[in-house]
Amino acid sequence: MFDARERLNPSQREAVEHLGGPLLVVAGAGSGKTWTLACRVARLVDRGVLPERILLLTFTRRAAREMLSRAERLTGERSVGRVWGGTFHAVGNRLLRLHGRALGLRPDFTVMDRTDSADLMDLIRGDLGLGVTERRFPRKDTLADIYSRTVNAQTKLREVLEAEFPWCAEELDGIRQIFDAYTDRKREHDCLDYDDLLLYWHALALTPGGGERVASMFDHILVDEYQDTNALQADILGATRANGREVMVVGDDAQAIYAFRAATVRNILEFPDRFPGTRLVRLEQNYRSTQPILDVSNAVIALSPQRHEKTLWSERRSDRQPVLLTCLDEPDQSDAVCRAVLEHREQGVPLKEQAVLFRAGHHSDLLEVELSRRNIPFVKYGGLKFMEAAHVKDALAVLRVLENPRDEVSWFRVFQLLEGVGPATARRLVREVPRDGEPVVGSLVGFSTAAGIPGPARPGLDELASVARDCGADVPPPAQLGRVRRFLEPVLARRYDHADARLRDLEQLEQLAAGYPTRGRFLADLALDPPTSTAELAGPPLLDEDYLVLSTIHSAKGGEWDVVHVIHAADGMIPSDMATGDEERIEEERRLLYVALTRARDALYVYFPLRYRRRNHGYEDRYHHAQITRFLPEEIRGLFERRTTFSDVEVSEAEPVGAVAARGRGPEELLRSLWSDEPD
DNA sequence: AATATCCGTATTTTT
DNA sequence: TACGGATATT
Repeated sequence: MFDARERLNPSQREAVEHLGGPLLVVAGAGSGKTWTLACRVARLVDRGVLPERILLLTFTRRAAREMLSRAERLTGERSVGRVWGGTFHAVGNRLLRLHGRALGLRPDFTVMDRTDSADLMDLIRGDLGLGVTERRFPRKDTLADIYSRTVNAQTKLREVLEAEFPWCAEELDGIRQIFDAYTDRKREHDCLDYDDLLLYWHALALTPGGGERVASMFDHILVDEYQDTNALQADILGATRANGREVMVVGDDAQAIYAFRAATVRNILEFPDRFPGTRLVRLEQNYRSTQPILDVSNAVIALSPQRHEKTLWSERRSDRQPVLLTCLDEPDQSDAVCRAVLEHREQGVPLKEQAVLFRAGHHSDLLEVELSRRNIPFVKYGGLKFMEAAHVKDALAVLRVLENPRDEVSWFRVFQLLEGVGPATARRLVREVPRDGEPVVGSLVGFSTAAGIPGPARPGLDELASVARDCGADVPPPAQLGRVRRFLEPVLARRYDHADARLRDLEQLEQLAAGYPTRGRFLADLALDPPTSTAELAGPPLLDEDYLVLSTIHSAKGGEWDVVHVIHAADGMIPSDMATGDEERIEEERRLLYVALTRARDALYVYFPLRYRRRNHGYEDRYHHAQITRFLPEEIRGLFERRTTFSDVEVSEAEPVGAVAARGRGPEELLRSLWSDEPD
């Protein structure tokens, strides 16, 4: 530990040593924030603070693990693992299972994910008969969005509708009804959605007895990525640490990228108001990137009309400028990325120390194909749709009704797995299934002979009863999943074209379940900390090998690599054309690019494809000419070394749109097809 | 009321 | 391309 302290600069040391009043650390990208936090935890433990009395709130569970393992290495104490670490949601989950009774909550409550919330909203909308009229009514996903924003921003529904969902404003009454029923039904059935975990925690903190009990559990609270917390999370912090003693938050307003989730930088800006006597520490020296990379990053964020009073500087000189690489099109971009990656690997940078970053999960689709073709192993972070896949949800729904027979959304799903049961029958059965008689096995046996069960559904229902019988509380989670998989096999075969691929997903789910002591833990964990990378899904064998990292920019937060490739630096991609419109959202996209650029240590490549093939318009090849991202205007582009992939062909960015577009299946492609192994 | 079939469409980011 | 929604058929 002593040794470690020598490696801290004065500001970092101040943040590590500070005791007493509230502490706000504004930490620029790459300024050793994680390191400082880990040192502080280690230092506290060194001072004799009991690890289990430290609460470390991070943005992902991965971040918490990373920080705690660093702290552990510093102190050499295994006890550091006893620190309460995790996301607000995960910590809320743990606290509520311990102390939720004070709020009338059963400890075995179910955690609903986003799609579960949406499904319950849909179920209720059907019950209330809303949305069957001529007027269009918000879809289930929109309802879930509206709800979440209202709760997280702690704003009136009416205002949320007017500001964010004006096209739904007319349906205020109906939406209100649904939200009322939604709240009641969750409560009745012991289901909590993501927002509830925060809401109930907040309520607990404000409960006369419960509040003190929770507050007295912790001597120190540390919050990472504070710029990405929302109003409710700030309230929780305020309620848990009313006196402001021993609270530390760390963040960077220039890296706020979760406003879409109702996060607000006001939390960080107003922290000193909320906690009087706040000590402010700024970390501005960047230890990660070379100065040329920082020059570009600083220039990008400097164009933000919002004030980010920070200019990162580094002692890492370098002659290597960031590269802005103009490509012909997407295949050309993929090709260029592969070549650059391999080139750096030749020079000794392992694949693992290189990352390809992009705005949206599907932006790497083409690249993934190309990487596979060239046998370059990769792991992708973010943008995974695994948990949303219908068959995965189906399997989990079966486990969930076994765990919590009051979970009506899951019953609704499960019943529809049966032959001859559609939404209408399922809706009726959900009401009829005797939920209070536990265990579930009892409810299901004999249920198949009850009146009103469609004939074709009876065998399936009996099979389900047998699944319930085989999945007692003492059966390990993977074995339970195996049993469920066997039940689902014929169902999937009947319902889907590529049932085998879906079955493999269920096998992966089984892998994930390994190591969990109980079904309940597995289910809650899966909802709170779903797999975020293809590596997690593929299991351990990959981990020893070298692999390239592909990641959404959101998932890359907190990461750093020797070489970073930012692809699709075109308007419509960054900023996403889903996010254009209001200025706030555009600014968030700008910060997103800033986050991407500042991940790089030694080398940075930004790729811009000149044209995009327009998807799905018959067989006609249609291209449109892209604009380089508005966040890299000419004066910033000057800070890059500019290259093109087609130096032998006269194409410039200034070329009229029509000329490039007309090239369509042009000479380059004809040539390429001659040496490509791809069939035409 | 369920299922088969077809058509259009919209398509971020994540706890 | 996959999914949701609408329409036709069983």
